[in-house]
Amino acid sequence: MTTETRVSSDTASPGLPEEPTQAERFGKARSDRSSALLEDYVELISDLLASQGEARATDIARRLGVSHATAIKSVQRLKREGLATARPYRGVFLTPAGQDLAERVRHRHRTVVALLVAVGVPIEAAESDAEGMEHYVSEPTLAAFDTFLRRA
Amino acid sequence: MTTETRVSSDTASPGLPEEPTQAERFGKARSDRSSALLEDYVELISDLLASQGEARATDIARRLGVSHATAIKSVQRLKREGLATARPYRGVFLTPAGQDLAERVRHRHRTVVALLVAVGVPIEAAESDAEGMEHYVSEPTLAAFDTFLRRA
DNA sequence: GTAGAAGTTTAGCCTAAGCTACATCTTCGC
DNA sequence: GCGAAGATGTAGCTTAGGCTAAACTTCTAC
Repeated sequence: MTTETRVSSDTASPGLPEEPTQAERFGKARSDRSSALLEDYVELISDLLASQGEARATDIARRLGVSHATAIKSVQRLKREGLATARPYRGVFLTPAGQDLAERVRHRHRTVVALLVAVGVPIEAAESDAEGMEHYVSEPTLAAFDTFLRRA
Repeated sequence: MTTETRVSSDTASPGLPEEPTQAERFGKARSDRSSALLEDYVELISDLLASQGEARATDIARRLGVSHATAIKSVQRLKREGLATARPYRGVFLTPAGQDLAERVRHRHRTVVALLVAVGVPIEAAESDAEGMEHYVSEPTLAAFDTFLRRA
């Protein structure tokens, strides 16, 4: 039994939001969840291309902490979605759409980390938590973060 | 081609974190991702029990925006993990462990929303984004949020 | 110029979380 | 107290994202 009792029945209240609204929020979270992996890959590939000049499956796998077979399978999904290209045995490259996404993701990642640090989160926790949180930050929220940071 | 070039090779740098560290972060994000669903269910069941006195599969499904079959299957997972009990045709209940988790999740959810609002995020975006973000907020980060809110 | 090491890809298996369709149980109206 | 409607549960399919094992390229050293 929880300590506090809610008596809301159907109008908006802190207890339970209206059903359709709540379902939409969960739906958004589910769809964000499915793009999260793509975003991680695209950002990492972009970083690897910039720093090493190439993005090889083995490197991607090692950075992500998964098997190389898993990395390759995910890259195939990136290709299906038009974010990356790969010639067999020749590494992975980003399409313009992929580069664009990488840029947006990178900016968002930095902003989230900066905001966490600005409100007092230790840097290591900020980096670690941002890795998961960033995928759920919408445009309005990101804009608010930017404004807050410029002000602080 | 991204506009900025990184020349970091292997030591820690803003460009690429060290491999093991980065793999750990992604690993944490992956494992958080898998508990996210459980947490959502537990919190929702707790809310339903408090506000309606019972949590029925159909209600859960409607709130979450999934089919009732999916909801039932997830409840079975909750049972496997020792978070809930359910007698056939009689609704779902939380075990002490489940209630405990629900309490923690609820508190974390409120804190995240409050923090977002405090830094200037519009309330609707805050509620919506928090639904996804909250699952990735670690203890140190949550503590920092609390401190920040008490100060502000 | 070839053999073996290193790296890449394919194949096949598993679990989670969606879905629809169908079967079963409860409840309520009469 | 029975029958139909509605709620609940089961079965079987799909996709995503993990894994290991095995097959295939490429590269390099000799």
